[in-house]
Amino acid sequence: MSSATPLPATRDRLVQAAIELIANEGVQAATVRRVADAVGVSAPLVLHHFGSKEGLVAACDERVLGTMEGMLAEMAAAGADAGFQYLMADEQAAVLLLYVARALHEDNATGRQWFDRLYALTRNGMAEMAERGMVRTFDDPVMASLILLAMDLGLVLLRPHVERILDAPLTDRSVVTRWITAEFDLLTTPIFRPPASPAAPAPDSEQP
Amino acid sequence: MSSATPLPATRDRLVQAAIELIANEGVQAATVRRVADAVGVSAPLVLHHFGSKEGLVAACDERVLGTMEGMLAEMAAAGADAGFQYLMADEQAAVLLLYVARALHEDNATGRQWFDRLYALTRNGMAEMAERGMVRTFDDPVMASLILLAMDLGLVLLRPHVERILDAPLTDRSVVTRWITAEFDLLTTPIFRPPASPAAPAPDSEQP
DNA sequence: TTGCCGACTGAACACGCGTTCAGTAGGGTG
DNA sequence: CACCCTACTGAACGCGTGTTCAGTCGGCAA
Repeated sequence: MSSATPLPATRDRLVQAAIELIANEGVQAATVRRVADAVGVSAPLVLHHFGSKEGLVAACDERVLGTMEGMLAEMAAAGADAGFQYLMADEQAAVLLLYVARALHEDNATGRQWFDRLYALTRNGMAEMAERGMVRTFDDPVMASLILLAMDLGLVLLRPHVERILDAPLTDRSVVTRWITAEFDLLTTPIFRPPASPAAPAPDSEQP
Repeated sequence: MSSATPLPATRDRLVQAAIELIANEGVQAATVRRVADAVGVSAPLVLHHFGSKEGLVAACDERVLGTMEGMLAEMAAAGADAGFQYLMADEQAAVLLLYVARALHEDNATGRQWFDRLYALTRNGMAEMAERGMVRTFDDPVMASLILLAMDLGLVLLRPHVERILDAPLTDRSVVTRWITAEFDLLTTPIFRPPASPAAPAPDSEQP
């Protein structure tokens, strides 16, 4: 009964269109008129529903937060490491992640809230996994968590360039698999060789 | 005709002011009038010198590219790993790095050029170090390089949030030291405990 | 002198932005 | 019926943007 169809569909579609626009082009580019056009209504109607553009963005934030909340909980319940790659594999969640990435770059209240949330998730997640003996501990857990978080978020923030190098969408299942594998590999096998190695067999097996 | 006579100082100061504004607030916020005001001249003078705002930004790009070129070469000559932390420690270079970070996020030609350059630097750097036996090789060197690049660039892209967590500027010498140390630690000592059974794949077991 | 040219400015233009306002249509309720 | 509330629209306002235009000032050459 709760989620039947009581809401006027227009307001809902406006939020959805705004989220998509913001995720792909940023808040600045998501003008009131463009959002209205995407749904096929007039610009003042958007203000009628949300009071102002700020209200529209706030509604989008709330929607994204609420939707992603369940996904994060689900992800945490599934255990394993807390990488965002699982989210990128989901087409719907990918839009939300790109939305959050935009918010992170623009230094507004929402971005700050999101980052603090993600940071706490990483920091506490690492601590918890360390307790269970799954990962080691760190001398500087704060900086380590920041770097680990940046490692995952970085690829999302740099998405256009990463996709250009890989020649494939970051949300592709195959790309996500490569991502997970390479990251796990990086964090499992040290990349720096001990400097005082007597004879290092260096078979350059890299592919051109 | 030659540049023996010093350029009219105004043009030079306009570029410098624009770079600073763009680095800190982005191209959009770097209004022609704001740039002009920062130097103490009128807005049309900016257009007189650069033709258009696009020309102004192009001049800034060129300046940043040229200045940073030497720094990268210097850094490469100094050897060691190619982390951006060394750049962040330099006050003047930090502005340039923030400028590049802005360009990377806005998906324009300059950003693409910059990312390709930084990616090649990372990729080739890793390959070269692998040849010298300093680092190991990777099954997926492309993805590994992307992740390593994102790890460094991520902190710069997320600068406001990182600084909020650390409660210190990212360019602080002490922060840079922590950054270098933690990153080296992450890449030297594996964080995941080796799985009990040999040849255990990633926790995610999904086959298309 | 006269003429020219580059640095420089105040006023103003066209455009897109978020926003406001007056007004219309339609459905429920007294 | 009249009344009100909600969804919705076209026209327009104020503002900031990049840009244009006519014109001033000062140094240099003929």
